[in-house]
Amino acid sequence: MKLACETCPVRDSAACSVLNEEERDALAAAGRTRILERGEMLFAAGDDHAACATLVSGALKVSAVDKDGNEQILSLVHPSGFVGELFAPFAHHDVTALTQSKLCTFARVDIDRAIEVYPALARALLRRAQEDLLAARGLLELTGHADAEARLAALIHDFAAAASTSPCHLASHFDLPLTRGEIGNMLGLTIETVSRKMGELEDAGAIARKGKRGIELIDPALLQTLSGRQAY
Amino acid sequence: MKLACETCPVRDSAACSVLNEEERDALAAAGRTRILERGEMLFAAGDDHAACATLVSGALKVSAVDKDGNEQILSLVHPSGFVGELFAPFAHHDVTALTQSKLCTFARVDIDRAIEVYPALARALLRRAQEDLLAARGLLELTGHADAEARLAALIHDFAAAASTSPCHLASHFDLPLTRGEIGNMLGLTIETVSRKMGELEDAGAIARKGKRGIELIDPALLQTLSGRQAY
DNA sequence: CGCATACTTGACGTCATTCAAACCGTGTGG
DNA sequence: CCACACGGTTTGAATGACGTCAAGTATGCG
Repeated sequence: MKLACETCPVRDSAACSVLNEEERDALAAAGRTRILERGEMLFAAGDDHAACATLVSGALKVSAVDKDGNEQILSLVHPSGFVGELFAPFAHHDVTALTQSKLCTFARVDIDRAIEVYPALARALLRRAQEDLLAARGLLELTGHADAEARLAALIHDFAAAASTSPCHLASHFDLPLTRGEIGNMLGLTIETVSRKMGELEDAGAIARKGKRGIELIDPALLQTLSGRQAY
Repeated sequence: MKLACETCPVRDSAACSVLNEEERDALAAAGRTRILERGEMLFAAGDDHAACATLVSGALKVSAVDKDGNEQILSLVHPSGFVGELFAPFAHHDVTALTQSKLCTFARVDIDRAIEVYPALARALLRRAQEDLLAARGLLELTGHADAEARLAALIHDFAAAASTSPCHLASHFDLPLTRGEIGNMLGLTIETVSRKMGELEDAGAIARKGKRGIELIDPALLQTLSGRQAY
């Protein structure tokens, strides 16, 4: 399948946006678009020729599975995000679609060559890697000391921010991109605890549940307080 | 203070090792060496003109402090490691010396310019960022589902690996680089739990405590088993 | 309609935290 | 030299938050 950068929804925000049109088309010639349905994996831990990809639309999770078969979600990837380990000999984690997702995939050698030819691309990927690092550390902070309620409140707050179109405003209605089990795997909690605390957040008047996945933000300030993070 | 790259112990492993001698000297002209004593901070969260640095010797911690004043250690930095956020407008975390440490510091604008002039440097920093990301995610895996004993066993195992000279062998005698409190802050445990589990690991015959900081590895395989990680 | 999947709710057990006190090595001053 | 204070550590007992086990309730799909 050929790439259609001209109509790409993330052409101004993805890593490739730092390239000029000519450079971008050259890179695009090496890439392929790919659609993943929910649950389909881009690659699994241990794959030795894993591709790299920019997410065009949808959402991905990066996760590890421990020896008892418990999944641990390490990161969520939103459109314009980049996944793939450029230097490791094999993939360390699984990457799976959370919803139907459109990706722009590249063989690693092609990305490797591209960052040598286009220094700006290396810089853009460096920036993204540092942002991913910050996100991972944010999750560490969250799961480190906070109790279950604060973890859940913070996660819902983040989802509300991610679901919003404007960067400094929260969406008041949105769907959780994760199942209860996935939320639990991400926050180090069980499915039951997530469900219970969700109920408590609703009783407290911070949110309202609309069906299984839907959330309505009733009191964003309260949610922020319960999350234990500073209000601005 | 002038840099003496010729005698630098990490000149072959740090990010700057990808530069040729001439390039390296040019970069060195912009840098300054700095010594930090234990407890001294390189920069604090919120600093808006934080430097970047390569660690030459010693050890650093990267940590965040939540609103109740609890510290959370997010990462440890070993010699040849690089710290500093190149793109964020201000530092998100504290960076503090764990032992007397020697650093090679650079103003951010100088690093910024260097990665434009020397693409190989951008590539090297990208590689390091991805490794840091992997380390952060490893810590997430550890603190996500494992119980206190497994977390501690895994951390001690990692320290034994880091203290060893050869990469695939464990040191049998070494000192913990962290206090009990710092270990707790890193693993999301209290000081008392760390102390108790340390005693249990000793009773189980996995390790022996030699004074406050010293550890002797009695049964590395047992330690590995208790950590819940696969044996190779 | 019936089964599957996800979610909710309750009762109970367990592990880590909390609070409290004692311990140890080190440095300081009388 | 000893008394003392101090930081880091160890240990004990009681509490509580989350996990486990087990039903029970939607929601959706063949």
